Amino acid sequence: MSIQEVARQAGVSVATVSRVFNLPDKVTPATRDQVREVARQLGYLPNASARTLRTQRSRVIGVVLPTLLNPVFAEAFSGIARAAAQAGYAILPCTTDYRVAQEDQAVQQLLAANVEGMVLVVSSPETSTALQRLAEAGLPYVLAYNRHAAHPCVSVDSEQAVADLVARLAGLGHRRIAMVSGQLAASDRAQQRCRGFQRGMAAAGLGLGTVLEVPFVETAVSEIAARLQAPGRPTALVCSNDLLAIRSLRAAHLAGLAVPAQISITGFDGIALGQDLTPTLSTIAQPNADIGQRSVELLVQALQPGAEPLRPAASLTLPHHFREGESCAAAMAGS
Amino acid sequence: MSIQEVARQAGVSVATVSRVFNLPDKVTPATRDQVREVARQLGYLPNASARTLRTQRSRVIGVVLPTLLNPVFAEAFSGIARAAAQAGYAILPCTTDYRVAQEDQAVQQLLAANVEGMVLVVSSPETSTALQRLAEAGLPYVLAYNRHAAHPCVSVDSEQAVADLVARLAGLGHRRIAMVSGQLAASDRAQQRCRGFQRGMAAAGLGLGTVLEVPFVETAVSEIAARLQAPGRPTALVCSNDLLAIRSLRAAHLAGLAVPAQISITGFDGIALGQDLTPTLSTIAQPNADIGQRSVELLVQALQPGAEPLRPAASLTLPHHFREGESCAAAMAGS
DNA sequence: TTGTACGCGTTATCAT
DNA sequence: ATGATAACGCGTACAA
Repeated sequence: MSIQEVARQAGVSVATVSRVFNLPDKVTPATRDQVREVARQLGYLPNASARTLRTQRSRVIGVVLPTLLNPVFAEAFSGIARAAAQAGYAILPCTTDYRVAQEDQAVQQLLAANVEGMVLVVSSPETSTALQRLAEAGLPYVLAYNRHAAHPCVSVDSEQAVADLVARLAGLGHRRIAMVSGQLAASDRAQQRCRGFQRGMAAAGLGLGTVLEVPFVETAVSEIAARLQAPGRPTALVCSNDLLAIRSLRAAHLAGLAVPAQISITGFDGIALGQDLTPTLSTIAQPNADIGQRSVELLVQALQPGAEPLRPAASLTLPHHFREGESCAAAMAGS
Repeated sequence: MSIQEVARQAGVSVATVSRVFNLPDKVTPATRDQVREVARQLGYLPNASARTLRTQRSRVIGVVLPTLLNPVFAEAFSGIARAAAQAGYAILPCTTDYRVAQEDQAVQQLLAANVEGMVLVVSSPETSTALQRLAEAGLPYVLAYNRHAAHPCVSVDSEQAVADLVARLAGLGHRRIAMVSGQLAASDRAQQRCRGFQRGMAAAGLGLGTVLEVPFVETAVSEIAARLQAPGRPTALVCSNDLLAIRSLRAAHLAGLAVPAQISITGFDGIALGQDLTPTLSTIAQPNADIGQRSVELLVQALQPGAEPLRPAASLTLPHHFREGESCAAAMAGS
């Protein structure tokens, strides 16, 4: 069903049909209605490829995420989708499974698809070749969750958040606090949160904290449980994200420890599910949907004809907050 | 960066450049390598819109899902993405938030985007206007999770699964078994599972089962908890999906009931997270990634030039299984 | 083996 | 207000 066919059936030129859809004011109400009716009957839909080719504007935003299996990114995706629809853009998402090679490939694919800009969550902005490629192509982009002085980012101050959290735990009487982190090399967020942890530990006079790095999801629970059964076990576990915190809850159970009576556990991300668990998850809540939404808004702004290019200084640090849950309490006296 | 530019710089015609990428055998190795080199230097990527317009093949599959916030669909999406990439297709996802109007809109958008086919999870195939539209457009499609005699579907036998589950619970001594369901009108799966529940109850000689319909996520926990505190509370809760089961676990806790000692709770879907909870979730596990994958494979098959159109008879019923968890046990004697 | 030229469906320019 | 037509970037039939 093409514009040609509609024009023929309506007895007008293709130009008129095109105008009916794009500049309805420039056409007589009578013919306008008639063309619309014909189009409706024929089920005509303007061909997006042809339009993109002709206008050099796809009205599509590319989205690069590690995975949608982690609800934190699914939540951000919702925000992205909403904001994009709001601004009249479609979105084309790609997942990378935290693999740098896939980031590269995703960016390539999105470039070929003529996206006008991208919102990305990359492993590490510092070393990302995908970002280099993007910069070379001169395509506007915004990083979400990532934090880096050389790029426009929308994120929260993870480092500060974790440092404050450690202070809070210390205030609750905890002395042996350990961090549970995913693969540090795979994400700048993990690194920032780890730095925040060490900063908090030092500030609380607790020395160098121990970090348990659990690279593989499959073995995470048993590794954490093992650590909890070793001598000198921590009384509080600061987890780098909510999924790890949930696994830590499980590990504590397997180790025979009651939460929060014998051990406190905190997460990071604020996924909705945390509030339905028992115990409810104490966590540093990020405004995930907002992060997605604001990223798109920033991008769309830069996509306006005649807009300034996006500068790193446009970066946004959104507020986070500690979400009080049942998984965290004062340290037992004498423990 | 267009094919023109590459041709100019390489000193060949655009036809040759095109052939280098599409029919590399039909061009001399020497010129082929040289063109490739020039293309690489210039960062040339074939324009997908132009290619789609010219070939009338987009190599894109549209995907319509209720939401990605429910991990069951995020898991299916992974399978879809994997299978599509495998077959050389890109995917264009849309979420509908369980709203029929959005389904319609999504299908429209995907049609305009020239997708070659679609994989959809709709609210109810019976009443879906979006599916009608699709059929009219003559575009191949596969339904995932939905189950309907008039459409090609990839799903599990939810009704049988729940009926079997009720039999199992009855075998464990449970007599007062209730179902917790989301909005029945919003999903054919919920209806099937409900039918399975009633069938199982009747078969076990337990009469007509009571179904607690909790339409709103926000109030689900308190509604369930209220039911658990009313007289004649059930000793087992059969939940229509895992997220509801998780909320039921919470509700049981709030009602002061121990799981599974005082009440058994089962889910449906088999989201990965269920295995990390405490208690681990007893659930009917669907092969979510497989459902997505097989849906795409079915679709891709029908997309081959000269392939038969997709018939409802091509529908696939994949195996499910009861995943034994800690949230389910024998009924207390005398309860 | 390589090049020329047309057309895919649109939008936009320029006439009428 | 409306129509004729060029051009977007590409693939391919056909010519050389």
